[in-house]
Amino acid sequence: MSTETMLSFEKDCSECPIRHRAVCARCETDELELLESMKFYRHFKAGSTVLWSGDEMPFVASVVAGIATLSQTMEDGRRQMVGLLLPSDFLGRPGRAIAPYDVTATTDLTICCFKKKPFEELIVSTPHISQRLLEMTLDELDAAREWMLLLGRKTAREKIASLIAIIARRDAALNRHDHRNAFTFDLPMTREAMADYLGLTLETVSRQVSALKKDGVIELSGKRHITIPDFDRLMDETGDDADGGPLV
Amino acid sequence: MSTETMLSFEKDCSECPIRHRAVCARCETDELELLESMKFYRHFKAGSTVLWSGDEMPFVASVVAGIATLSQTMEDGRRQMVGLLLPSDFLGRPGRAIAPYDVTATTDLTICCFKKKPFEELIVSTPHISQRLLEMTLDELDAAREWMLLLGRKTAREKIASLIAIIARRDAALNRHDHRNAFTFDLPMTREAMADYLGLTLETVSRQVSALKKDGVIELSGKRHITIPDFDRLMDETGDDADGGPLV
DNA sequence: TGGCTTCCTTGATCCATGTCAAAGAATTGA
DNA sequence: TCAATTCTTTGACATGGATCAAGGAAGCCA
Repeated sequence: MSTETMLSFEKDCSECPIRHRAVCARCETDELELLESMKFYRHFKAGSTVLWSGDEMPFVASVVAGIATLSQTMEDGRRQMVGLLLPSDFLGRPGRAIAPYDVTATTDLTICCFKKKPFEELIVSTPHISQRLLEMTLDELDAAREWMLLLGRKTAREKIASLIAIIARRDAALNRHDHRNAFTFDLPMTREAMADYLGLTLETVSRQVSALKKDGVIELSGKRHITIPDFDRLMDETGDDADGGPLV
Repeated sequence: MSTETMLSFEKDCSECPIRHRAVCARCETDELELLESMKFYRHFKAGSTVLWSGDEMPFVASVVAGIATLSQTMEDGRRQMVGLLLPSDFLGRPGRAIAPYDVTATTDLTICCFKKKPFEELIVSTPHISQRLLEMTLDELDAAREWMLLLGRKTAREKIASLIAIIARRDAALNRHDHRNAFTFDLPMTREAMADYLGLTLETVSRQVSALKKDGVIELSGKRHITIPDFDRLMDETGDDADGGPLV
C-alpha cells in the first residue's frame, strides 16, 4: 500500500503541503515533533476503497493529496455521497471504532494517519489540536447544510452549476490564476460520482452538463476538462444569492 | 419576551432538565457556578422567529425546552430546513458574529443564553466545555449526513416514515413507555414544516401521511396525534437498514 | 354564536427527472 | 493493432412529485 520513495514532508511536518490548514495547523514546533513520531502515511489508487462502512477503523487521518468521498448505500443499492474530503480535511472521529460510511479514493490519494488510541489521548492533552478539530468540524457542518439545501430544493441544472462552482472555487484557492474571469480545471470525478453527490442519476448529470455547454455557461474539452468563461454567469445558474461569498 | 416567574433551574444549574446532555454536561460544580453567573434565559412563542439569517448574533445558547429549527431560504422563496434543535442542542458557533440561517421556534421555546464574547473565552479556558461541544458537533454532523441520504435518495413515502420514526424515537427517549410496541405522541410541527424538513411540498406530505394511515402503518387522531401500532412495520417503510440502531 | 384565520386534505393536471435501451468515445492490455 | 472494458452521451418513454385549485376542519376572538 505504501510507496518506496519518501517525500520530504513525510519526514518533516514543516514541509507538509497541508501544514497550515489541517488538524495540526495550530501546533507549535514541539507538538509537531510529537506528531512526527506518531504519524504514518498510506496511499490509495484512484477508484480504490479506503474503508467499507462497518469496518473497524484503526486510525484517523488527514487527507494530504487527492480526494476521498464518504458515501452511504441503501439496501437496494441507492447511494448518496455525504462527504467530500479535500486536502487538509480530516477523516474519522475520536471515540468511534467502526466506520459509518464507505470511504473511497476518487483520485490517487495520500493520507497522514494516526492510530486511534494515541490520537485520542493527544486530543485531551493538546488543546491546539482539539480546538482546531472543533473549528474544522463546524466548517464541515456548515458545508453539509449548504449541501442539504442543494439536495432538497435545487433543480438538476442548479445542482450541476453549484457543483462546478464549488470545484472551481477550490481549484482557484489552490492554484492562483492570472485572469480574474477565466477558470480552467479538470473535474476530479466521474459522472456517476457527480450523480451520487447531487442526488441525481448519471444520465441526468450528463444531460445537464451538455445543456450548460450548449448554453455557453461552460466549455468542455474531453469529458472532464472545463473552462468557465464567465464566473458570474455560472453563479447565476446555481440559484444561490449573488453574494455567495468571495471567490477565495 | 421573558416571563415573570423564575423556575428553579433558572437559579440552579443542577436542577436543569438538560444538565447531563447539554454543552455543560461535563462541567464540575465550580464550573457550573461560573456558568450560573453568566447565563440568562429567553422565551419564544410557537411560530416566532428567534433570529433572521444575516442578523447580528450576540449570544450562543442551549435549547432547554421546546423545538427550534434552522432553515435557509432561496431568493425565489424555496426553503429548506437544515437543522432541528431539540432540548440540550446548541445554537450558535463560537467565532461567528452573523447568523447564517433563520432560526424559528416551532413550539414554545426556552433557551439558556451566554453572551458570545465571554463564552468564547470560556471555551479556551474550560476544556470540559470545548470537548463536549466537539462531541455534540460531531453528532450533529452525523445527523446531517443521515438527512442528506434522506433528501437525496429517499421517496416521499420513505421520507415521511423516516421523520415519524425520528420523532417517535426522540419521544421514547424522553418519556419511557410501558408497552414495547405502541407509541403515541404529537407531531411537533405543521405539514409545511415537515415539507421544509423533507424537501417536499406540503401537499405531498399530506397525501403521504394519509397513505400511511390508510395502509395502517400509523393511526391518526386529529391532525397531529399519532399512534404507531407496530414500530418494525414503520421501520420497514423508512428504507433504512433493519438495524438502524436500538430505540433509545 | 358567527365569521376570521390558519392549517389541512383532496382532485386534476403537468413536467422534471428517472428508467430502459443503444451506441459512441476513450482507455487498457494483449 | 485490435479487442475488451469503462465511461459517457443520447433517445424514447414512464412516473413520482409539483403545481394549481377548491373546499373542509379547527381554533380564536368579537
